[in-house]
Amino acid sequence: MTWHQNFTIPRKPGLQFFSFSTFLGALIIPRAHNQKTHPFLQQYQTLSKNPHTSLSPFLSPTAMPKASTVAKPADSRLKRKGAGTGTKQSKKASKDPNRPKRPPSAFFVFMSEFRETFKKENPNNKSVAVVGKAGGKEWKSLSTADKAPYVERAEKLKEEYEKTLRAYNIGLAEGKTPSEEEGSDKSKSEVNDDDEDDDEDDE
DNA sequence: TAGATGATTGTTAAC
DNA sequence: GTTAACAATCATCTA
Repeated sequence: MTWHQNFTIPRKPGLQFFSFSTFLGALIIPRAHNQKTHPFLQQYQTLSKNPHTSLSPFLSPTAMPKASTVAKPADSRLKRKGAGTGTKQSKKASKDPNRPKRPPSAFFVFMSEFRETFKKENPNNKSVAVVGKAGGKEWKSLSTADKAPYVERAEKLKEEYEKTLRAYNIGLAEGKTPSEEEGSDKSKSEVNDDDEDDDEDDE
């Protein structure tokens, strides 16, 4: 599988999909027809001005995102966050804001620390994408033993989440939210909460 | 001004 | 079993 086999342009309403060869052709055909810009390129130029679309495949084959990322074009994120229709979307749309947030995975626990470190080493960086990439790379370089503390913390958070979720479900059954019952506020970062808990434990 | 975007991995939940 | 959604982060941009 080469990168261009996975080549698609993020779908936008009213925008067609184009193959890689179409893209190359678009570069050549206008010259052959003495045109300034092929219609496809016009669409590409429009698209490229829209920051809500990912054009990294155009710009850097080496920076080709993994298949799962490519398979989720920009508008899928729009759908995901939006209040549209459909199974998963309706799930999101009907989601109770009081429902406990999912606990961070070991990777996310690691990332919370890594962001701090990265920020100190790269104070000028403002891109979450750069931090994400660097964090992912760093995470993969860690051994199982290195990951163990993060896994342990993630498991601890997961247990807390399951407790909270149980309380939430009980509250739902009784017609009230856990936050009303316990006054719990899980809107804060669970990772940070854990850090605070650890601090409290240490004291 | 609210909300989407980017980029990552692991987990959850819906099918 | 498969796969989309989502968990955190925040400067930047659009509608």
